[in-house]
Amino acid sequence: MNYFIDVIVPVSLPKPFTYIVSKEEFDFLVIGHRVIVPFGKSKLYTSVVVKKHELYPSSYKPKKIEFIFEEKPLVTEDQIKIWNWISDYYLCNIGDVMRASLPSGLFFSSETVFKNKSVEKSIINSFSDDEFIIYEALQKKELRLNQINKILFKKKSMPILNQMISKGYIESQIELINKYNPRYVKYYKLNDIYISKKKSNKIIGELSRYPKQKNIIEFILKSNIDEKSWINSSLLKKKSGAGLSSIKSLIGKGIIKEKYFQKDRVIFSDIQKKQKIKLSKPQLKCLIQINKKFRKKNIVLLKGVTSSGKTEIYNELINDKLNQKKQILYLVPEISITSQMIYRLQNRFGDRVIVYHSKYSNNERVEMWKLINENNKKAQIILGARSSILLPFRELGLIIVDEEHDNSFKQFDPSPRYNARDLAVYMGHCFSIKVLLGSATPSIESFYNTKKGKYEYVELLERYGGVRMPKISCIDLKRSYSENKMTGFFSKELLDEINYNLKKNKQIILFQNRRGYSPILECVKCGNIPQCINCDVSLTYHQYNNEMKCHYCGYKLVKPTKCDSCGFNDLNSKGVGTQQIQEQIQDFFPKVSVARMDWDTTRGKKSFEKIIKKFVEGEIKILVGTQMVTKGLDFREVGLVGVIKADSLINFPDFRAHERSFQTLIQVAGRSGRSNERGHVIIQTFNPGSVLLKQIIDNDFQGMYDNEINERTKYLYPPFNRLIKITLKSKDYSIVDSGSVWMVNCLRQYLKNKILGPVSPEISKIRNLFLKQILVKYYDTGDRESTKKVISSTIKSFESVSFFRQVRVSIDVDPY
DNA sequence: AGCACGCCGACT
DNA sequence: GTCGGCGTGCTC
Repeated sequence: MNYFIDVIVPVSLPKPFTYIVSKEEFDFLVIGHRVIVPFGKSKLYTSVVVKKHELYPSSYKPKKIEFIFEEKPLVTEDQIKIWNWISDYYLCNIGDVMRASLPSGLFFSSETVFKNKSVEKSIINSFSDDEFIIYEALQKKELRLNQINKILFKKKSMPILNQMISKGYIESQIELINKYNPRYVKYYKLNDIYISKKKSNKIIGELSRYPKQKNIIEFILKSNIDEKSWINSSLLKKKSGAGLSSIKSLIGKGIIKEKYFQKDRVIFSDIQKKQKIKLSKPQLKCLIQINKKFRKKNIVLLKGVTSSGKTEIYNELINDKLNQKKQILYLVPEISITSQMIYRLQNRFGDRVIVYHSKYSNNERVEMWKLINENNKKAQIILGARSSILLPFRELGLIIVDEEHDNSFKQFDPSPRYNARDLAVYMGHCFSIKVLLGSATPSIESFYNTKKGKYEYVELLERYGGVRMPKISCIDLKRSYSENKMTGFFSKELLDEINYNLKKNKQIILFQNRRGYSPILECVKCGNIPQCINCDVSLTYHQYNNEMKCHYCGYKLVKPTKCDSCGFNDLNSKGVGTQQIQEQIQDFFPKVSVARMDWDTTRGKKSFEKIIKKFVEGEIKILVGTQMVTKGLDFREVGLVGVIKADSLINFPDFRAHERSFQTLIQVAGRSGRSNERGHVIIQTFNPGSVLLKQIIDNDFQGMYDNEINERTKYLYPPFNRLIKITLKSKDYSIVDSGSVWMVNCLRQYLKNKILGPVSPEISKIRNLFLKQILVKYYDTGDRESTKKVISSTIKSFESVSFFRQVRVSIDVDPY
């Protein structure tokens, strides 16, 4: 009888691979075990077991596995199911899904090293030059291939090395490199023989000449109630004021001993207040409703106006699940700007909360993975961004998706291009996990799903503490300009209101949408705008370092003094960036502290927190920012929100532009008037009469929804249809061009009018690669499987056409 | 994706 | 001849 396992390797390949195992291995292994396998000519890979069977493969001879990594599986069976679903639904390779899920610290990489063998003198004399150089170098130490390449000044040393191996002069060996380094911490303890009172007093006496060493021993004796306990080295140094040298000499004398213990890096909160906030009546009612609806369906959408206190309701739900010993996943769009939320959650649940996100170090993520995999009590509530949906939950009972409409739940660039919110919904259905989608401005899709009865629906219409919704007014920029009432980017009304709020000691947020309004340089004479040399975009101007920069590839240039095309020396900066707004407002109010928050200025992990903290504490009076000031921040003292120009947001050429504008503007408006007084929002626009703006002023979600549903029915957009975006990239324009035409023709044979394109996208070249896009629109019911099958097989045959070999194809299912 | 193999042009 | 470029095909 033969035994086999199917494993997935972390390589972008479409299917699992089969290996042969012994009976013992077969009996031991379960799905989810980590196994090291040989793969290809000279590589070892970390793989995950996905299937056990006894079917001998017919077309190849399976290899044996190298070894089994650990006793318990690292991945859950549910995860394997999810991985398979992702790879089917998002049309990507399962190896990519595996790579996205596991922190890279859990992969081993292998390297081939070469070692010398002993060879007789006479043979060494017969070596060729290269052989001799290699042999000599290997005498000193073993070497890797690229090191040998360097020594020989060659690009290919493999043929020579292979010859030498076959002749028995040297040997090669595959070495595994572990990427996860456990952290070890030093501890000290009194040697056992000195533990009795008599002996220890004697030692202190003997050490009287060494006051520092004496201090150490006294400290140990004082704190060591239990003789088994070890004392942390940094604690010892701090408390006894001793240096390493004194400790070392005590070890030398055999009085104390040292030992290393493995300690995780995961930082648990030491906040232990377990503070409980009493729910208001509307909140309580809402909570009861949610629980009632959860009995009917696993998915519930909670629409709660901004500042209605959704977080407190979440916390109650979390608490319930915690009492049932279940794990809870709390998904948020962008972890770096949610320090407030982390704090609140830890305030209530202390060390049972951990924060997971891809910017943590490898080692930290490995440790968190393990804690979650063993369903450790200390990591039962996981607060995280998109990728935390892929963690190895053992007892997941509740997923909260906060700001459900936010598009950062969708992964763009490296495949798998999954949406964490949709994945949460799938998991809810599949494993009977309760999923709460929360938002003040739900996505059209989710709201539609409540109407269709796919999700249950709960509303929270009152702001916490009965604070009124902010008053929103529009300023007609056209009129303001023609009546000469503009000062820079600011209308008289906005400036007056800023003044008024500053006098009342209220804070102000100024919002400017980034898209299409980054500052650029334009020649006054010929209108030439400097372009990126690698991409089809204008360079944006950064005043703080006087540079022109491309936002797509990072290409940069010192600001030119003359126009590139006509030589005229007057370049005018155009477009409104947050920076210009900040400068202008600072000019108007020189004594007021103004800060800016956008993706450019806030690179570091901590810089958000700093700005937010300063703003919360009132040190900053005016905050200028892009989208990120809209994202769920809770500021108490904001009296005014100003939107510098709403038009670029609303007129964006995309079917979701209206939905997104509504969401963004309502969210930013929601930052104002969160404490007792009613806030004010001023939106400057060239088109104040538009239906959408009226809906925003009235916070008329239903109206916006009805309009959008109408439009989307007419033009067959989601939620009535599904979209798949196929992008082709190549260095050679004519090849992508003909390739895209080929692919469209091929797709049309089966999918006819479902295929749109090919078109060159708005930005047609990025990093010297030309782009072409094809859009597939299909009805979800019944069409899904067959459409996706056609797309997969078309791309497969496209990739086998040698003329198109250099074209990269990427598929984005449900693009944003 | 990586990586080896193999065919072909450039150059000692 | 030999080196290295790049196109091709495979990985259990």
